[in-house]
Parts: sequence; structure tokens; C-alpha cells
Amino acid sequence: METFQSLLAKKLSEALAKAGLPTAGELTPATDRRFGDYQTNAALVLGKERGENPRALAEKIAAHFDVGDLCETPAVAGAGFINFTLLSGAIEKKTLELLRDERLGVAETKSTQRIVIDFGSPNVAKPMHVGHIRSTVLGDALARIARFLGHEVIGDNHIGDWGTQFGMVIYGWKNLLDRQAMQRNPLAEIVRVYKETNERAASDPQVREACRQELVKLQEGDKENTDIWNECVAFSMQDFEHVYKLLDIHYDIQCGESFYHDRLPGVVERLLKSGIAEISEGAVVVFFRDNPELADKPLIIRKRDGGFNYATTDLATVDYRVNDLKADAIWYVVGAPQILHFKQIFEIARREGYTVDLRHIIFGSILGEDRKLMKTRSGENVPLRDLLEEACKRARKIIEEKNPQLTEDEKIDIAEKIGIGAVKYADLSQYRMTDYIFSWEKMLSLHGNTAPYLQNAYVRIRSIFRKAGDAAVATPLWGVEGGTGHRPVATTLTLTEPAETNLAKRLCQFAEIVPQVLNGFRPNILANYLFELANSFHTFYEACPVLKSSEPARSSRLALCELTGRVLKHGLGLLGIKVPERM
RNA sequence: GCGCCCGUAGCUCAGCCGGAUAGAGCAACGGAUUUCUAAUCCGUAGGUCGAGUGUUCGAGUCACUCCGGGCGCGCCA
Repeated sequence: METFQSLLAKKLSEALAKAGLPTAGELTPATDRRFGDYQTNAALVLGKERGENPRALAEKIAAHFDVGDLCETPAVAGAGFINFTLLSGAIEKKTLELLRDERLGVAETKSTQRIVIDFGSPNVAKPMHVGHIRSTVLGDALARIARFLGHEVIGDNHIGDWGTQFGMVIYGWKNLLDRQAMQRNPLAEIVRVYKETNERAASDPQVREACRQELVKLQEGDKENTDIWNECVAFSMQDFEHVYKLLDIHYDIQCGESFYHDRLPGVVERLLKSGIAEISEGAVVVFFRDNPELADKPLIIRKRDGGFNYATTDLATVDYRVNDLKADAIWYVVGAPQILHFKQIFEIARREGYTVDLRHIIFGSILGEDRKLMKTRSGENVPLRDLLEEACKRARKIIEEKNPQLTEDEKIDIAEKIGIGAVKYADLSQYRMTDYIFSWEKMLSLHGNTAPYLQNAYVRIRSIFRKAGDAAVATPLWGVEGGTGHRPVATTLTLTEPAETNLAKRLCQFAEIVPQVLNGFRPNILANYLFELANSFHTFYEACPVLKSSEPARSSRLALCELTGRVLKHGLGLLGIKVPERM
């Protein structure tokens, strides 16, 4: 199914050809309602190229434009814009098509890729905290969207389970462990001894050296240290799993840093052999002398003491993902501070001849309400687990106020959908590059541009269908998955009220918006669209009674409700956000 | 010192490859509910897009300079 935008774009290039003009400019949604629904700047672009009067060119193009039953006669306006206004018949027809389409009009991509998405990546023996939200939630949303568009996605959790910190963890385990505390809350105790060791090591060189020795023993395969390591990983994984369950995050694979341990020597050897790396001051280093940007920024891939670092691991990871997983693209959803690191890694991969499409998807920092950076190390960060539970608790409180008659099970379920949804939406609705100001108030506010606002639109729709009963909504919706379980009786649509037409147009735009998300990795444009859709629905809801209206309006409006509900549910689903039936 | 990111309404933010008179939400103020969930809707007010130069039919968007904030730059990840 084609979108209005692509249909009009096609007609535009036909018109240009008929007018003897080359393809030029673009066809976009109108910037303002006054200008109709879509616009093109083709005449402006051509006017500039050929030194001709843009308005005259616009008139010429418009004259050759075959409107069919799609839109009104194109209008030339301003400096030479051509504006298109859809005919309501075309909107009605398209809306009916969408009702029958389980993909809601969204076309699958023509160039399917196998994409490894590296996101989340918490560290073992460190608590997951607010700083992990962005990578996890953003990566998951991108994975869902890419998958929906037809890509083959492999979500990979590159867990930090093999770093230098394990020297400290093992040292702390051996010297500082409180067995009783360990039984009560294993992860908390591991974190405690790690932190304490960290502090001791900072001031005591002997402790530092001891930690280093423990790390070397672990890397050499020492039995005792390996056992400790295994236990630490297992305890941490339990905590991660709990959080992932709450967040509804699912990975296809979880190849942490330790997974690549055996491959590291081979990476260094290969790079030395090919001359990409060289030995410098005892370490193995890659220089980028012919790259002005990186010329003074070499990358160490083997330390003087023979140890490997995360650069080595990341290089081995590229190998694995390309050679074993057969990835066409790898997306790293990792914070902005690592820009330089990935530039270096990508440059090495390029030198080695890899053609895989490597993307570093960066995002801004998480700031406290004081606008200062939330430190990730040895700070008093809110554990993610507590944060999410707090979100649910606060949602629960509001549910008790608004809807106390719900059953206990319903309240728990709804509180989770609202609380978690609020946290995710607060993040995803913002452009990823913008620094994120963490605020309980904002995150959990149930007013304005928030998940609960969108969820409420869905709930209102569901309420209508519950009230409508069997007579109005006899059979399931064409068995479509993701349908709301009922189908409107309408086989034709009659849009008369402005609120109806606006809502229908909005619904038609879903298919135009979703593919754009991957262009720049911006889930916020989908969030923004859904907010506008919910807004259009609420306006419609206020202005247009559904069940109390008479035919044919009643059936038409039920159809609009049905479709709105499905787009909201599916759209929020692409962001990893669930919708409740009541709230 | 070098590099990257950011600077838009009182606050939090949209604004994709340059397009028409820069948009939302919150807060403020004024309205709307015998109603399918008011967790809502409608309206009013609010701006030198950090500053300046340049590129052109056209700049929040591109280039350069400066100011302010953040991050990063050889053995942590």
C-alpha cells in the first residue's frame, strides 16, 4: 500500500516529465494547515537551477499534474510552492484500506539487512542505574522498529563481564566479603566489596597491585578466581533479568566481553601482521597518521603488561558479528563520550577491509535536577530496579485515586504498564542527543506529552467498544493480530466533521512516519506522531459522539476508533510501551 | 591546546536533507462536564532561535569567528 506522500510524489514526477522538466525538489507534508496537506518546492529548486521564474514553473507543473481522485487542483502559492489538498473521498478510501491492513499501511523495506544492535550492556558487579535507561530503551525501540520494517535484527547485550574491575571484585570477595550479607542480598554485597576495594585501591598501591594480580590469575584461568567470577556473573544476571522483565526487554544473544576472551590474541596478531598495528613503548598500538582527525590519537590494543583492553574486545566483536553472525550492519547504542573510541574502532575495521555498515548511535547524558552530570562510578545513583518499582508505585497511587473499584490484579498490571511506560516514553519522546534531565516529577507526571496521555486515548477507545456490546461489534477484526478485538460494521466511511477528517489524515500518516525513524535513529518522531494522534483523537472524542450518533456517522466513527486504537497500540508497541484496557 | 556534542517561550523540549508568518507540553490566565473515562477538550498570553559575519530568491537549519555549558583526547570501560 502506498502512502499519500508517495502517491503524490509519483504524480509529481509524472507531471515534471510531461512538462519537460527533470525530477527535482521534494514532496513533503505541508508546513502549515493553510497550505493544504502536502507541498512541493520543485519549482523553486528548478527555478534556481535554470534561472527561470519559479512561479511560472510552478504554474506549468501544476497544469500537467494529474490529480485523479486524489486531491484538488494544485495551488501555486508564495514564492513558487505547489500545494496539494486531499479530497475527502481519497481519505475515506485510504482509511478503509488501512482498516483491512494488518501492517497499518507501513511498507516493508526493499533492502532488507541483517542488523546487530548492541545496546544496554550493563556491567557485572555494578548495579544497573538510571544511566542504563537510555541505551536500553532506545536500543530496544530501534530493534522493534527495524524488525517491523522487515530487517533481520539481532539484539545483542554486550555485557561488561570481563574488565579490569574483576581484579577488584575478586580481591574484595576474598578479603572483605560478609557472608551473612551475601546471603541476604548477593548483588548488593558484591557491589559493596567492589566499591570498598575501589576506594582502598585508590589510596593504597599495594591493594592496587593485589587486584592486578587477581585479574591476571583470572585471565590465566585460575580455578578459584574463575569460580568467583562465575558466581558474580550469575548474581548480576539475576538482577539484570529482573529489570529486563519489568522493562519487557528481550535479547536475541548476550555475548558479553568474556565471550571474546579467547579471540583477543588473534586480533592483535592479525593487526600486527598486516602492519595496521605496531609496537610502541612496549604496547601494541594503532596509529592513524594519515587521518588528520585521529593523527594524534593512537589506540592501544595490547597493554605493556600483555593485557588486553576493551578496544581489543570491540575489534574481536566486529569480527564475530561480521564473520559468524553475517551482519550487514552493526548499530552501537552507546553514549556520546565514546565517540572517539568508536571512530578509532570503525577506522581500523575499514582498514582491515570490512564493508559492514557501522553506526555509533549516540545519546546525551543523564543529568540530575540540579543539571549536573549523574556520575556512573562510585556515586550514589538510584538503582534502576528501585527506580522502576518506584514508578509503578506512583502509578498505583494515582490509579487508587481515579479508579479504586478495579481488582487487585488489574491494579498491579495497569500500574506496571503506566509506570514503566512513563519512564520509557519520557526518554524516547525526546531527541536522543539532548541531555536528559532526570526528574521524578516529569517522568511520572500523568499530564501533557506523556505515556499515560497516549494510554488514556487507547483506554477511552476500549471503553467505547465495551459499551457498544455485541450488537455493534459482532466479530473479531478480520483476525488481524494486534487488532482491538472488534471490528466496526462500516464498509464505507463518511467523514463530515473536521475532527473526523483530521483524525483520519493523522491515521494515514502512520505509514509515512515509521520508516523515517531509522533515518537518523529518532524514535522521538514516532513518539511525537503518536502524541499528535492521541491529541487528534481526544479532540474527535469531545466533538463527535460515537455510540449516540446515528448512521452512517456511527459506523464511520467506530471505524475511526478501531483504527486509532490499533495505531496507538502498535505504535506504542514499537517503542516498547504497553497499553492497558482500563486505567 | 586539539576534537566532538549542545545553546530555540519563565521551565522542559520539537523543528529530517536550507523553504512560506519558528511549534508543542508544563506553569499562568479564561472557558467547557445531565456526556462513550475531565488522566480530557477549547481559548488567551508568552520569542532578537547564545552573538556576529558570510553563502542565496530564501538561514533556527549551511560556512567561518566569538561567547557560554558539557564530554573526550596512550596502557579504565
